[in-house]
Amino acid sequence: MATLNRPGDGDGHLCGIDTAMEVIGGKWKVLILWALHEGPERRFGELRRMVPGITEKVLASHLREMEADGIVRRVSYDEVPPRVEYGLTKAGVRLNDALEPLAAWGREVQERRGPEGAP
Amino acid sequence: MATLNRPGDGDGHLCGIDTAMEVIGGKWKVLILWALHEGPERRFGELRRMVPGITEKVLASHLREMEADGIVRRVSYDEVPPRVEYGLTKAGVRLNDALEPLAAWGREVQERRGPEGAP
DNA sequence: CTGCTCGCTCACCTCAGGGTAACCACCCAC
DNA sequence: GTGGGTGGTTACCCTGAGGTGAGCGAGCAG
Repeated sequence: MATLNRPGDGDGHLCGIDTAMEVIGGKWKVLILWALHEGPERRFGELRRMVPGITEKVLASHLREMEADGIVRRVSYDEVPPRVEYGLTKAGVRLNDALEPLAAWGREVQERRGPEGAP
Repeated sequence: MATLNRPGDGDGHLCGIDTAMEVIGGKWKVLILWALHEGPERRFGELRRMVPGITEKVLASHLREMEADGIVRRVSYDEVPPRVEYGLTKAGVRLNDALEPLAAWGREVQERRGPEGAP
C-alpha cells in the first residue's frame, strides 16, 4: 500500500507516515508503548494490569507484532513459574519520542474541547 | 476510553496520544492530511485523484469527520456544477507538523528494512 | 434528447481485527 | 487435593470500518 510513498520525492515532508501508522495502528499499541517506556522492563501481567481492558490474546499478539517490528525486545528466563520481560528497543524509544509532539497536540485539543474546571 | 489519560499526571509525557489517534485513526486520514497540506485549497475530485484507491464514500465521510474534529475547513460555493473546497485549519496544520517526527521515524525504518538500491 | 461533470448520498456486503473463553504446563501455598 | 499464579495458545464469534455500485440534481455541450 505504498500509494503516496514516492521514494525520491523532493518534498521530504510526509510519506513515511503510513509505515509508522502500520506499526502503531493496533488498538492498544500506543498504550503498550507508553506503559513500556516508563520502566526498563515490564512483565506480561504487569502490562495487562497497566492497560486495563486489553485481553491477554490481544496483548500477546500486539507484543509479538511489535517485536517483529523491532520496537520491543523480549527476554524470557527459563524459570518456573515462567518469567518474561519486555522492554523497548532503541527504535522503540525513538518511536516514543516521535510520538511526543502528537501527544502534545492531542492534549491541546482535549483542553480546548472540554475545559472542565475540575468539578 | 480514557484509560491511561490521567489529567494532572506529573509525568507529562504521553496521555494525549489516543485523542490524536482517534483523529488520524481512519485508514486514509493521514494521506488526506498530506494531500491537503500542500495546496491552500483542494477540491473533492482533486483529493480523490491524489489519494488513489480511496472511494468517494470514504473520502466524504473522512472529510466530514476531520471537519468535525476541527482540522479541516470546508467551503462550498453555490454554483453549478457544485464546487467545494477543502483546506486545513490552524489545528490541522499543527497536527501535520506534529506528524513530521513520526514520518521521519517511518522513513528511517523503511530504509533499514528494504535498502534496495533502486533497481 | 443524450450524455457528461461535480459532489456527494444510500443500501448493501465483506473481511479482518479484536473480544470471549477455555485450556496448557508447571510449581507453590493451603 | 485444590486453588492460585506464571505466560501464553487455540478456537470461535462479532462488530464496525471500509469497499461496491448505483443514483441524484442541476446545467451545459453536442
